[in-house]
Amino acid sequence: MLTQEDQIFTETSPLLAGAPEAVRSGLLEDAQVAAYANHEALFEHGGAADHVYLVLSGKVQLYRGPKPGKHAVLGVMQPGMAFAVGDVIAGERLSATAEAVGKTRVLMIPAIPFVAAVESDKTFALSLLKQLSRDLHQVTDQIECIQLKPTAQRLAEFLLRLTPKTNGPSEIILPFEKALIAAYLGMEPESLSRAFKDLRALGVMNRGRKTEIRDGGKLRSFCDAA
Amino acid sequence: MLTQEDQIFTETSPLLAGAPEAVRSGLLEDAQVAAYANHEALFEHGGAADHVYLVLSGKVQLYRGPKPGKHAVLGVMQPGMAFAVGDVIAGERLSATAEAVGKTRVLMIPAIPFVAAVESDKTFALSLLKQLSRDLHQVTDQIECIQLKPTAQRLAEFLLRLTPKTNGPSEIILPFEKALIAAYLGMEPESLSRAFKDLRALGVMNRGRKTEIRDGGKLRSFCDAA
DNA sequence: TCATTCAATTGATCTCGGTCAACGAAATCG
DNA sequence: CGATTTCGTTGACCGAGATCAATTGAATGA
Repeated sequence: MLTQEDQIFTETSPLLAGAPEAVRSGLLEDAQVAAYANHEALFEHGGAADHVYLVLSGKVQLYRGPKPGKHAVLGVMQPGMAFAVGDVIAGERLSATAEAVGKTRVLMIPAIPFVAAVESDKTFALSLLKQLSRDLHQVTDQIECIQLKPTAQRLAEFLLRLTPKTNGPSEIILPFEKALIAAYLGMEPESLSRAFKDLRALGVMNRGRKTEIRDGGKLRSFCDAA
Repeated sequence: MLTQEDQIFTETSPLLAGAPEAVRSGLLEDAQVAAYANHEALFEHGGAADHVYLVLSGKVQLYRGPKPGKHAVLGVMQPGMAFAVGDVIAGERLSATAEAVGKTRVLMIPAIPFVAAVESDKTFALSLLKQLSRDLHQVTDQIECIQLKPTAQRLAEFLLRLTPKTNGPSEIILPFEKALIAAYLGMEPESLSRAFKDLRALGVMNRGRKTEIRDGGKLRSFCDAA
């Protein structure tokens, strides 16, 4: 059941915004809503890619590797974001495992009509092409970050991405719990704690989920240097 | 100047194979060939994405980060493979730096006609969509590998990808020099040497570029375990 | 409200892989 | 063909971050 609010996401999400009205409404008819509890799995890496997903509320983490601790988080999908798109289009097996972060509702669009829509509508195909390119670019950034930056710098970059104000002071609230942030940044929770401690010297004050950046410029230069 | 041999790549490469003959020949008219010496840069991360590239001969490494040592290799492109495609389509800045590995010749297709071709030909667009999805899946694999597997396992997976025979003994020749393999696997050359040494216990014999796998099955289970 | 559980921090220790330095082995070039 | 440079290996050492363990702090629920 789509609420009024859900409708908004179906229209403004990068996934469907590029599709003409007719295509979009057709896909919505085929789609269904699924709800998950915290930590519940939506699908497993290696399974068949038979649906495209769109987050309506809550969050979904995509990861690789065995869950208990030893896993690499590829991304955290928030309302309006889509996933499993590439795998469906390429007709491949699912390239990651998906797990709900908190109470989560998603829209599931079956692969068959989705692929048919992409193949029949050029505008839609082009919009997805751009979307996938951006995803690729993003993952690429993540590789650089994880592979060559120390933990404190990784955290600093993450924080800077959360604030619009590139310079001067700002106040941000962390988008999810620290354990997940740690996994997303490719480190253990303990290391994240220590990274926060290191950044205190650069004017980053953290209490719970609230974090205050005293000087964005200083943080920025810390990232670029070293 | 396209040689007879080059022609073959333009027809069978994943980049252009999906395009109808008319589109392909049109793009080839706009394209030009460029030659590079070993270690020469084709472009830098952050620059404008004004060409799509197709390797004709030699190899090209794509990487992020400052070159001298401290860099993360995202991929090594071999003849027939294309790169910078996603960036051109999304109209983004280049997401990596490209550098010739050995004497290398590439076909450069200007962005404007390329994008025009993609936008006008649905078949072409769909073929690229699949191609990008596969790239994305691949990068995803790389993140898992580098982030959670120890060096010996990373090497083992790399070797197994080089042989068609999944089980039993096989003989392979490394596709490029060890320093590059090390960078691609996210480790230092010294660590690669030690990884080879570790794998000797599992029946992997290496001398120069020739490598012999005594028991593919054993190697496989070594990767999956641990 | 207090009890229980889970999240986060802190400290102590360990380890894998990076770094530095020296050496051996190929490839390249005159 | 030997001389020079580059590539690869080996050894000794170091350090960032993981791991283990204990504690504090915050959320949840009867």
